[in-house]
Amino acid sequence: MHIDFNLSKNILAWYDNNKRILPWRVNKNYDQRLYYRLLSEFMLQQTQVKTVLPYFNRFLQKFPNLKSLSKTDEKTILKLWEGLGYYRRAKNLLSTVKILANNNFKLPDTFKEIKSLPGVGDYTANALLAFIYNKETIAVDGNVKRVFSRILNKKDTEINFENFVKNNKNNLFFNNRNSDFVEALMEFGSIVCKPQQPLCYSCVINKKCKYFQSKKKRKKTKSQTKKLRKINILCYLNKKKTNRINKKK
DNA sequence: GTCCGGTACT
DNA sequence: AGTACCGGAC
Repeated sequence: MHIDFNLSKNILAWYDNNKRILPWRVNKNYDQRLYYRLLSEFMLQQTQVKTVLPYFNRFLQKFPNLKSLSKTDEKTILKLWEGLGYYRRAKNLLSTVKILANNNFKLPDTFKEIKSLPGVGDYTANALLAFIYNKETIAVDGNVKRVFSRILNKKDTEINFENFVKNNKNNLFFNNRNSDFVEALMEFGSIVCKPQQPLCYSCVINKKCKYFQSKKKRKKTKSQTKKLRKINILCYLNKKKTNRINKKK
């Protein structure tokens, strides 16, 4: 499954003009970047941005950095997590931060090591590799799956996302902004390529999107629609008849 | 009431 | 491959 256009370039151009200002989108050189990214990624697992925002800010007030968070206990962190749900995330976050504390608050730089941290699966490991080390990898969450499957006009169950990334390296990792690109893809998926009523007409890649192109083709004049309906009814009746005959056998 | 979503576990 | 975990959206 191949794409024949520079997805990265297009999505980044959109992102630069349309991204939301979010508190964890801090400068790459900011010394708290790891903490902000880690905290937000744990909170954003199964939870929307607007729900996460107040919790994220409350955490920062109580624990301004990784070190202070690493020194708290489960009871305190669970209290602060109250209402966010999936409480195992809070426990895992604390365990992970305590592990990082033993590593001088450095994140390991391999997928395998990062994924071995409690509460970190495929998605978060790839997200952190991109966000912290600008690595050429894609964090595939629900948004990204939807974007790719619309571009290819295939069900996401029919796509091997690992292979898709491998086969399209040139159109995904063409510059040195992979951290931004990983973020941009998800942002694009949640704002433009939404599950319901995607904004296809203002989408910057609609010319290259097989879903949009086939949707356009399917637009029919009234008479075409009428004809089609007739045909469909005939097919249906025919099928019914055939079924009846088959049952009799 | 039903669907949705990363991770961990089965 | 299937399911529990949880709260929000619809």
